[in-house]
Amino acid sequence: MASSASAAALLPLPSPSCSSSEDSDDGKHLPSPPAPEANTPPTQQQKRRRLERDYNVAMKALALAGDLDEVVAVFAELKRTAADGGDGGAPPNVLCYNTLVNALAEAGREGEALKAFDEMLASGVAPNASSQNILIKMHARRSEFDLAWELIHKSGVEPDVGTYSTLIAGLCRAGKIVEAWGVLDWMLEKNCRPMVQTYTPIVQAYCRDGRIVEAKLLMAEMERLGCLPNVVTYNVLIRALCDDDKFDEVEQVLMESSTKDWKPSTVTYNIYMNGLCKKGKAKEALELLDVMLGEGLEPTAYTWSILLNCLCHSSRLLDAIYLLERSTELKWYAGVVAYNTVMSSLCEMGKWRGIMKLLTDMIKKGIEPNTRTFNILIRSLCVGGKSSLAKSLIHSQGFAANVVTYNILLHWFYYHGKLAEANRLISVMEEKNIAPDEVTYTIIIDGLCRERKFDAATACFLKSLTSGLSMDVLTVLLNRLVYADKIWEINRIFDGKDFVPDHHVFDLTIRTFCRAGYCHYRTFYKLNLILDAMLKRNSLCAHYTMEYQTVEDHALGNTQAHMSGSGVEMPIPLVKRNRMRRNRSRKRSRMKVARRTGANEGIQRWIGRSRGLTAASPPVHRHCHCCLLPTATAKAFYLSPSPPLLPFGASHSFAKVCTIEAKARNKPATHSPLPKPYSPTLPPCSLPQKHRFNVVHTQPTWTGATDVVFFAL
DNA sequence: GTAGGGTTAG
Repeated sequence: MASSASAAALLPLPSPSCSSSEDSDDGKHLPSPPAPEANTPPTQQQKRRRLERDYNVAMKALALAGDLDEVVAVFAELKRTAADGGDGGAPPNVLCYNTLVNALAEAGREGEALKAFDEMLASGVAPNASSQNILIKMHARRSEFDLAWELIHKSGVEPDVGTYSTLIAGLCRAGKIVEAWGVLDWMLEKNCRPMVQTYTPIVQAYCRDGRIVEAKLLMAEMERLGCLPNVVTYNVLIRALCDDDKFDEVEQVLMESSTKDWKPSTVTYNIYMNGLCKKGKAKEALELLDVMLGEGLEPTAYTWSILLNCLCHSSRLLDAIYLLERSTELKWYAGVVAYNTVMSSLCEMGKWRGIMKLLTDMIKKGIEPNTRTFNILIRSLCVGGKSSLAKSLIHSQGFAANVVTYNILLHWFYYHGKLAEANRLISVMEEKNIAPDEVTYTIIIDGLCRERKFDAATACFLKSLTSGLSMDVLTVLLNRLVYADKIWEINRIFDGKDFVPDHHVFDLTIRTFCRAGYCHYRTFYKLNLILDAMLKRNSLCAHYTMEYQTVEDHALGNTQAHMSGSGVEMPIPLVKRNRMRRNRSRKRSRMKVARRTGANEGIQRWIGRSRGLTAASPPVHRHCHCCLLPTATAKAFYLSPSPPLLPFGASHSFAKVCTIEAKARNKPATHSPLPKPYSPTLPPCSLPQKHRFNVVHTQPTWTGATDVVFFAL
C-alpha cells in the first residue's frame, strides 16, 4: 500500500481545514485558461507564464549549483524583461520570488533574502504558504523561533502542513524536541494532518541524541497511525545505527525493507558505506558497492567520494589516486569533491607535497579548486610546518578565504602560543567582514584559557552570545574554568543579560562540575553557588519550579526551595519542608549514625522517608536527588487526586501526567503516549559512591510535559 | 516552475 494512501485511510483525523500547499499555489484553483488551439498563437499572458517558468527553472538549477550571484542576475534579467515587455511591467510572480528568497536564505544571505521578500510585498505580489515557509525555515536555522512564530501569526497566510513541518524540522535541528512535539500537537488541534515529512525530523532528532529506542518507537507509532516511514526515515535510522556500531541491525532493517514497503536507495547505501568506513570497516564498505550495483542502483558523486574515503582509510591511498586518474574510463566524472576527499587524506598524513601535485593535476584537467581545496592545502601547510606560506596564501588573489580558513590558522597560532599573530588575524577577519562562527569562538576561548587568560576568554564567550548561545562553546569554556577553579568567572557567565540558562545549561554545568570532582561534599558548595546564580536570573523561573538539595543539606535536614520568580508558587507535594525543619536535629544524629556505621541502606531509607517515600518505592525514587520540572508537570501532579510519588521512574507516571493534562484542558488526549521514553535504570548505589553524584537526564516525553534533570546518589 | 525529512571531503 502506498504510504500516503494508507495514511489517509487510517489516520483518525478530520480532513485538514487549513490551506494545503496546493491551495496556496499561484492560480491553481483559478479557472484554467482555455487551452490554445493547435494553430492559435499563444496569448501574451501564456507567453509571459512560460517565460517565468523557464527563468524559474534556470534560477533553481543555478541555486543548486551554488551560483548565487547568477541566480540574482537571472532574476534581475527577468524583471528587466518584464519592464521592457508589453505587459505593463508586471513584477515576477510569487514562484520566482520564492526561488530567489529561498536561494539567498539557503546560502546564508539572510539580509538579502528579507530584502527580496520586502520587494515582493512592495511590488504587490501576495506571498503564499511557501513564501512563509521559506522565511520560517530561515528563522528556524538561526534559532529565531520567536520571529518564526510572529510571522505565522501576523502574516495572514494560513499555515499549512509544510509550515508546521518546517517549524518542527527547525526546532528538531536546534535540539528542541519537546517544542517540536508541541507544534505537532498544535497542528493536530488545527486539524492539519501530519505527513511523513513532519515525523521524520523528530525521528532524526532522537537519532542525533543517540535515542535510537525512541526513534524506533516513533517509527512504530507512525506505522500504527498509517503514516508509513519512507526511505528517508529509514536512512535516518540506518545512519544512527551505523553511528552506534549496530551493523547487524542495519542488515536486519535492510532485509525487512521489502515487507515494510520501502526500497533502499543509493543514499541508503551511501550512508551504510560511510558508516562502515567511519568505524574502520572500509573493506566491508567497499564490498557493498557490488551489492548496490546488483540492486540496479547507480553510484553518485557522493558514492565515489565515500569509496575514495574508504580507500584512503584502508591505507589504499594509491588505489584512491589511481581511481581518480582513471575516473573518466569508469564513466565517472571526478569533480572537485573527489579531489578534496583524497587531498584531505593526504593532509591527515602530512603529505602536503602530494596535495600540491593533485592540485596541479586537477587544474590541468580543468577542475576548478574551491575554498575547501585551499583550506585543505592551508591545513596541510600548517601541519607541514609551512605556516608562513599558508598565511601568505590567504591573501593571494583567486583564493576566497572563508571563516574555516581563518579558523585553521587561528587554531594553529593559538596551539603554538602565537597570541600576537592570532590577534592580528582576528583583526583581518573584522576588516574583511568575515563573521566568526562557533568554531572560531571555541578556538579563541580555548586558546585564551590555555594561556590562563580566563577573563578574556569569558569576555569572548559573552561576546559570542550576540550571535546566539552555542553549547559547544559553553562546554569548552566551562570545562576550562571549572578545572582551573575559576568560580568568579563562571559566575560572570551567568550574569550576562543575554544569557538564558535552560535545562541543557544546568545539565552541562552540573556534569562539568561533577566530572571535575566538585561533587565531593567539601567542594559541592561551589556548584551550589553557581546553581544559585543561575536560578536567580534565569528565565526558567517563569516556567519551572526547581527544588534542589545537596548531600549535606540532606544530612543537615536543610531544604532549599527555589520557587518561581513569577510569584506563582508551585506546591511540591514531595517535600515536607516544615516537618523536616522540626525534625532537623533528630535527622542530623540519625545521619551521623548512618555514616559512622556505613549503613548505606539506612541512609537510603532515610532519604526515602524524608521525601515521603516508602521502602517499597523503586530504587530510582530513592536515588532521586534533584529535579527540574516544568510548571505544567508540577501542576498536573498537584491536581492529581492520588499523585504518583515522583514524576519520573515509571512510564505509567508519564501516562498519568498526560491524562491529567488532557483533562485539565477538557479534551481527550490526541495521541497514545509513546511507551517508556527512557528506562529508569540507575547504577546500584554503593558505599564508596556516597558522596559522588551521577547526573541522570531523563528524556522528555512525547507531550513535552516532562523534562526532568535529577541527581542520583 | 517555489517550501517541508536523508548521504561526501572539513
